[in-house]
Amino acid sequence: MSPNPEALADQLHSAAIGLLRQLRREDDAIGITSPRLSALSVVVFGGPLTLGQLAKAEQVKPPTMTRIVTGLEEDGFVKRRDDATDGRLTQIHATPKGRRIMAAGRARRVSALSAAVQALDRQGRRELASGIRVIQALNSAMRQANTETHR
Amino acid sequence: MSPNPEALADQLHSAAIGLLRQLRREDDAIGITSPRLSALSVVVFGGPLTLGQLAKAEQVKPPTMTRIVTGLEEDGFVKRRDDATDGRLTQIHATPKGRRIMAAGRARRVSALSAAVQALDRQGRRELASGIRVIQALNSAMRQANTETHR
DNA sequence: CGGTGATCGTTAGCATTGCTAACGATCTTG
DNA sequence: CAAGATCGTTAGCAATGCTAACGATCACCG
Repeated sequence: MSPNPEALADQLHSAAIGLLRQLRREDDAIGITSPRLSALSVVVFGGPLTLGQLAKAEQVKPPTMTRIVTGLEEDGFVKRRDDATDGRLTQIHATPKGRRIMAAGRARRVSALSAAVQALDRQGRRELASGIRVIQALNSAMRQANTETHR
Repeated sequence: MSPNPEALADQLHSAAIGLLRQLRREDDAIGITSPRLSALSVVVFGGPLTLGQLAKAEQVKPPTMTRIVTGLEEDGFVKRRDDATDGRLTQIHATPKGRRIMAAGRARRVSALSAAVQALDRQGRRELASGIRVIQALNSAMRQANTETHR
């Protein structure tokens, strides 16, 4: 059977939904929600950046990011800092506690996946890696089509 | 570079999150939310089934499914029907309108992906297909590990 | 130099999804 | 026939997403 686009789209959708539900459980278990962990990840690895940049990186509207950052700040994972040269901007930077929980979350998630990933042979991992690459490509292609439409 | 599990987990997480955000936009555009479309899909393709079965299929608690079904029913996509032999059960079945929007949603999603999927060469599609298979395997492996833990 | 418009982040308010706890109705079993 | 189990619902909480509207700050042009 040759894989047709329609079936691939359905399967991809289901697979992504199921995967995220599993990962979300792991994230909840360490005491942080998925969107927050995702935003925190950007802050930790992407250095300090403004709320607006963070919203764009997470593909979310500014009001939503305001609340996520507020939550992260209340938990002590990030801090807001007024920009020195532009009073409108707010720089978000990670605290040591934030870096710690990122590491914990990653470890937790990895351990959740590890049994399965490590059970994969070299061939399986290569397939996963190339599948991820394809998904990323589809992803950015769709995003581009979308932004072009809305422009 | 040989792909290591940690990096694969991170990339997979990001790829899945990004993909779902794109797909959700398509679903929202046709006037139905992601969880509802997902549940509707199970009802359409899985024949009539009880609310509890549907909740399990979607890996969601019964109260959540009650509300999703209520929403679908208000929009005329499904109907509740009392079970003939067991008064506690509620059978959920799809309406013609429900089947129609499923087809529309699928078409929409496929068209969103099609530009990218169809741009893939035979090799790309094969990579995507095998990647999906691997993700599904990881998925069910994690689910199993989880339920065993909680038992 | 001053004012007008753009940009940034926030607040307020709405809908949806997810959960747990508790309940009423129905079935099953002793 | 009574006691416990099962099913779906209701009520109430927290989190995420959106749009609309606002105050503060900046940039630009006359």
